[in-house]
Amino acid sequence: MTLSEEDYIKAIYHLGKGENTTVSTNAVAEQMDTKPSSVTDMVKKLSEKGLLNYRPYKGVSLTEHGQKTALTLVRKHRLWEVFLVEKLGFSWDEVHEVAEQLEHIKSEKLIDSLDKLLDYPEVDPHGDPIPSKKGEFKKAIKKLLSEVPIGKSGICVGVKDSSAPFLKFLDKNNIALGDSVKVLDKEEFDGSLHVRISNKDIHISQQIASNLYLKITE
Amino acid sequence: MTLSEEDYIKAIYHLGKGENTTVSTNAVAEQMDTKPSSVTDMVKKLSEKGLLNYRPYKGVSLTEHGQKTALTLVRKHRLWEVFLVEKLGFSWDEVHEVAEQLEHIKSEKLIDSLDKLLDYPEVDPHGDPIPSKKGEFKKAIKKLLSEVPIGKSGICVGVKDSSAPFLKFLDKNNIALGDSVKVLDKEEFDGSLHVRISNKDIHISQQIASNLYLKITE
DNA sequence: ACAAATTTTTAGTTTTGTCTAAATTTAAAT
DNA sequence: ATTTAAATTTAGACAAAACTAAAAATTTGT
Ligand SMILES: [Mn+2]
Ligand SMILES: [Mn+2]
Ligand SMILES: [Mn+2]
Ligand SMILES: [Mn+2]
Repeated sequence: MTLSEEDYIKAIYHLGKGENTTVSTNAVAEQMDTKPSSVTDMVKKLSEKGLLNYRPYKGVSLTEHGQKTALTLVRKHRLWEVFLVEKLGFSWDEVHEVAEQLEHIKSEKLIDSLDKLLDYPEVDPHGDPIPSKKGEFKKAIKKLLSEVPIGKSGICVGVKDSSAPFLKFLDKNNIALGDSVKVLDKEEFDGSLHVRISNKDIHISQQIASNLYLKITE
Repeated sequence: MTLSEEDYIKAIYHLGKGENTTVSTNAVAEQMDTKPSSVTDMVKKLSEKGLLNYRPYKGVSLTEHGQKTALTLVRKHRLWEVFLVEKLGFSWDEVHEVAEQLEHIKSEKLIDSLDKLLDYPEVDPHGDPIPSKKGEFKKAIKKLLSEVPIGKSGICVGVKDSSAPFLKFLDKNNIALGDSVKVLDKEEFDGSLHVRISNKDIHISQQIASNLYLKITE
């Protein structure tokens, strides 16, 4: 597998949200920041290789083999992200770009040893679960903050948008994974929220709230 | 810089033995395991880019810029090798192949942090010096075991041939970097040596002796 | 000095991954 | 049910990096 092929597989996996749904050529093109015609070419090649099911004009989905490949890549990406944060002192908004490169290094021993060094982590710095070597992982039971009813509490477990600007915003407002969050009130007008985060009451816009995941505790 | 371009720069650096000597097209082709015509093409491109001095039929050498690039790559390669041995439990004959990939990851912060994590090592697992961020490093004062006179002692500090079979051979015979070695006797006939390595007397062939470096102590 | 052998370059292809422009299929709107 | 619009594929081209075969330059041997 080339670097490029691997990135296509991963893109298709993510567009299918982990489920194995069919995704369109245009969606893949947008995700990969390339042109639809390039996607058609690649998708043909990958279905020749048995990684994708492709029906012209109908879209693509991962085969069993493609699914396995995607999970291995996601596992590598997320383990490297943990390494960068835990061992090298990166912040969570800096890891993605580098992990995007590191995920393509070919060495099974490398990944197994890294997993061990990190003491078999189950989630990455953004709260996303890390597949095991066999490709199993717990699907997080998480809810967008914007969908949590008034009065309920939870633990901040992940972000939907993991772009640097958003992560930097969270850092600036002292919001981190693991923080406990309680929804105090909701503004019907603009969907903004009043929440208590680690004993401080703050006001949060709808846009922010719809990019932050909670695990509900009560 | 592409991965391929980087590997050419590194090959030319190594063929020049760190000095900045001119190397031939054929030598590069052999080192890179490719054809001379491919080398000509690449060498033209890299001299366009200002990394190489190239005169048709006369060979190539690194420019100032090329030299700096080569040292950065060597630094990255060797730091990763230390990481693999020190943090992930690889043995010294397993690291080269993986480091050959890792050296191409682009992130200055990554390498600086790795350097710190490893506590600024000065040599890699094969005894080769690691250039500093500025491109400086101690040229090892080392001598091939085969050229050490009878009666002299030294510390085993490196290997010339770092292929897996040779490194495995050394492991099997309990010869490691840091061991003290004394030359007891030399067979004129085949150049083989009688040496004392950590209090054990053993017999070593000329071929082995000419691939093991000592730092002379007395 | 000159022919032979070796080294290096040039010319012409190939593969991979991308692009633009045009053609085709599918979906939406009247 | 047509027409229009949107999505997708095809055709043709290009850059990177490699290869083979042939030509040119350099080195070697006598
Ligand atoms: Mn990637
Ligand atoms: Mn992540
Ligand atoms: Mn390499
Ligand atoms: Mn080494």
